[in-house]
Amino acid sequence: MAKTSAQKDEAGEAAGTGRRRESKEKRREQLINATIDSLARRGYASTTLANVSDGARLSRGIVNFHFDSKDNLLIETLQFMSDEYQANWKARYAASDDDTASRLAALVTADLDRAICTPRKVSAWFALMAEAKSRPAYQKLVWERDARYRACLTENCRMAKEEADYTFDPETVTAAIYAMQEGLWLRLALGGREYRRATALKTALEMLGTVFPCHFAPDGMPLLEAHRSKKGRRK
Amino acid sequence: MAKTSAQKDEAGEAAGTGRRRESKEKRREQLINATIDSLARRGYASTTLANVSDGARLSRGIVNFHFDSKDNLLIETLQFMSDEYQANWKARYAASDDDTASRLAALVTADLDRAICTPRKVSAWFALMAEAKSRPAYQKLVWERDARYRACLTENCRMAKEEADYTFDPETVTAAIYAMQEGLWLRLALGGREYRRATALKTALEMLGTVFPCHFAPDGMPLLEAHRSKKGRRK
DNA sequence: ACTTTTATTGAATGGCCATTCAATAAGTGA
DNA sequence: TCACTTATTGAATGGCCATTCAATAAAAGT
Repeated sequence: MAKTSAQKDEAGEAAGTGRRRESKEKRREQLINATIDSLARRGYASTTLANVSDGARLSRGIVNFHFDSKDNLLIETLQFMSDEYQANWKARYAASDDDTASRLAALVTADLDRAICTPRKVSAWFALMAEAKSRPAYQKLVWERDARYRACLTENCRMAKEEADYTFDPETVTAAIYAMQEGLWLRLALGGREYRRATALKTALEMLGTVFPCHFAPDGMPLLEAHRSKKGRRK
Repeated sequence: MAKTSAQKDEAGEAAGTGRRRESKEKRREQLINATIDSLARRGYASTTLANVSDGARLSRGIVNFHFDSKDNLLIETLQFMSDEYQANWKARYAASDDDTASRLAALVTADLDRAICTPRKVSAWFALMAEAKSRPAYQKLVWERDARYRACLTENCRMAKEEADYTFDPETVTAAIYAMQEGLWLRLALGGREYRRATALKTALEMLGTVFPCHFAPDGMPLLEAHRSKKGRRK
């Protein structure tokens, strides 16, 4: 992507080179942010390059200089949001207690985290996602993002099942939880004032408690392994 | 909308008039169907009036004659799908057994019914829904459709709670179930081959069984009132 | 200071698309 | 058959928008 000559790479980061490249990255991010703004405010169909460059307070030709085409700008915007999403849940997952209940809670709360679950970002995400069916490049990015998160979720559902002799099918439960998460996002994206992030989080945690009764207290707090009893299991 | 003179209305349905008006309605539905096709295949942004008229095998100017504007065509398409959706679940709800478990099952299965839950229709629905945030007319239709269904769902969650002394909050449970349904739709809309309607239905029913353990057998079949026991309740 | 590379601008271009409209066909009632 | 209404066509219009590009500014290297 960065086509600055190969010499620079082997010569390391000279001061000047470094400054130029940093500036270049800043511009790109600035433009991506303006794109997210426009997608969230105006929707996909009404987002124009003029909107984006105006939003970034730059001139008309700027996007084609940094991203070659509008199409490419949108793909890189999707990539940007996908990366940010993944970095967020992986960090929270890594930081969670060494315990299945905590890990499940971490995955679910990560999805509804302040950092990524803003009306602005969620709206922009769905604006692009809705076009994914007819755009292979989008579809691939959306699909891969989902697959990584879901794989981790399934893994922990399996683990929970072993720990507490639940009789559910881990794949089905994963599908249900993940569908709920996406549905909650969708509702936030639609943006009636009635639905807020905190409410969605409460809903999601309550559902976790219902599905994994041996792993969570009624209020949605994870139960540490020591305090669990297998009698609570259902089905 | 139909601006055919007022005389005809008071004169009743003369043979000729009737035939003309029926033809007019047929055209409109034909064009709406072509619109749904295009939305599902190409997405919102790439759906043009030329696509629609070609899809209906009619000429370029035809949409503006029957719908005045592209904007109006899309609104009426959304309305059409919204009406169809509502008619479907209301019919199934009315036909269900006089029993809370059956009613809940009817609501959930209606959403994933063959008749309305086709990849084509679900994709078109989300294509329009994604633009709803920036289009008040869309937002209103989507919101109203949701509100009617959810009100009915909440009503039955409350009823179930009373019948079996569940301790959950009916509003929260409604939000969770409904979010899951929308998430399952979204997944069908994205259209990877891996997700099918039947799988989604299984997921949804299994979740019903988990949330309302006194009302459903482990396999998702509704339990008749006579066979329920309150001991099964959780939390 | 001077050359070269890189970044930015904004006007010009060309294509696509919704909408209009004059012409025409088809159907209706006398 | 003849007026008259309604439906349909397809070419013409005008606007919007992505993309290009020549000119210019800024920065880096020498």
